[in-house]
Amino acid sequence: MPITKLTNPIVALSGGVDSAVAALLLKQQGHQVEAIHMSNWEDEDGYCSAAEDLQFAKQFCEQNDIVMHQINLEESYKNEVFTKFIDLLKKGYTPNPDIGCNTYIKFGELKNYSKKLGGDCLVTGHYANIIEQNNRIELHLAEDQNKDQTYFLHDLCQDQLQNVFFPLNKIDKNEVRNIANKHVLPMANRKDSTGICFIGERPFNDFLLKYIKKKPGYIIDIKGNIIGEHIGLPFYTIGQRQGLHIGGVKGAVEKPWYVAEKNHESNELLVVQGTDHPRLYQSNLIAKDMNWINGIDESLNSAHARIRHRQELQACTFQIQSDSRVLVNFNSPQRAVTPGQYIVLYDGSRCLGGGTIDFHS
RNA sequence: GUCCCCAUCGUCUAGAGGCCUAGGACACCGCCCUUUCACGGCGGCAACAGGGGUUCGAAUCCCCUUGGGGACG
Repeated sequence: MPITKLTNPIVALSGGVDSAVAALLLKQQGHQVEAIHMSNWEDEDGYCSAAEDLQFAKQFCEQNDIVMHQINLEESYKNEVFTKFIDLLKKGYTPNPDIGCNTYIKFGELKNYSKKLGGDCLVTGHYANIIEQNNRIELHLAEDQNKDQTYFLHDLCQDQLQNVFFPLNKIDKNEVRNIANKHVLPMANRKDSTGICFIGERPFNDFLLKYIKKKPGYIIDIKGNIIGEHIGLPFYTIGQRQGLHIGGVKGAVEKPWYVAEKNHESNELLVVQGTDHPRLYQSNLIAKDMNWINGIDESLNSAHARIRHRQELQACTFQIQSDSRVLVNFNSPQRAVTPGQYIVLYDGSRCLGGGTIDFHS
């Protein structure tokens, strides 16, 4: 018996092209499709596109004769994702809220709600591939590896992956756009959304300033010279170049400066010069809160990994330290290994899971 | 408070009379890339402290004013 049924699929419709085309494809295959649109964030500053998203979703459903449900998950998003995000920032980490958004919101609350609506399968416009194998569900890279989004889905468990379908698993982005245009979908040529999911692309520090207080300190170089001032450690991340306001420094070479370390004791930001500076590279890391999608496989100790979305996969070996912790050694040093970011492991095209980068030695 | 030195884009500087409508780097800004934060790619903005001379011609020479460093005070 297949783990995923498709009798009454419900499509999570964002208002963008991807989920719309996903819905369209299912419908073309003769499925009875319903849609659900959720709201997670609302503000009037011009960066958040929630209102516009809703309109596009509505138009699409009218155009294609699809029943659209709505749900407001602002509360959940705030409590389960956003507050945690801010708290981690305050502690000096560089969290990724879009992972939690999938785990708690899309494949948590939203999926539960779709079940209540009578849906037997949640469909989304993610670029990823689900394969049912030996009564378990595997998460694989999308056919269009350029758009692959498994990085954001690595934290899902078996329950969450059950009764889920990604119609774009084997289609590349260009094809999606073509289909959308061919069917004159209202969102056919909408720009892909970027920035934090639901919140949008915006001047990041200005945004954080609404939630995190400034705490100015010195920016120092590797010799301890003060070469600038920062507004607070949470506003910076490892490997960052922009926003440091360090111009030409007397006696220094003509290279840009990058954040190498945050020192919370002294409230200082350590910066180094040149994007390839050795202090920016680490060959190992420890990840915590590991999620192994298919459980721990004792026979596996090498894999490929990425420590940021869209990073080219990197060869590595790993040692499991406990159920939730793993030590990863990269075959070649990685730039800007950043606590709070996620490392996601792959065995071939199969996503093994991942965890939060805790620290490196 | 005598004498000497320095004074170019936001910053660090190139420039030693015509090649300078002042070059570079970094910063900053914009675009692209991107469902995190970042990285990256491509562009853009931007200066000869002020005033007099000398020269066919001055950022480059001279003088003064103004703003910064040096074993007589």
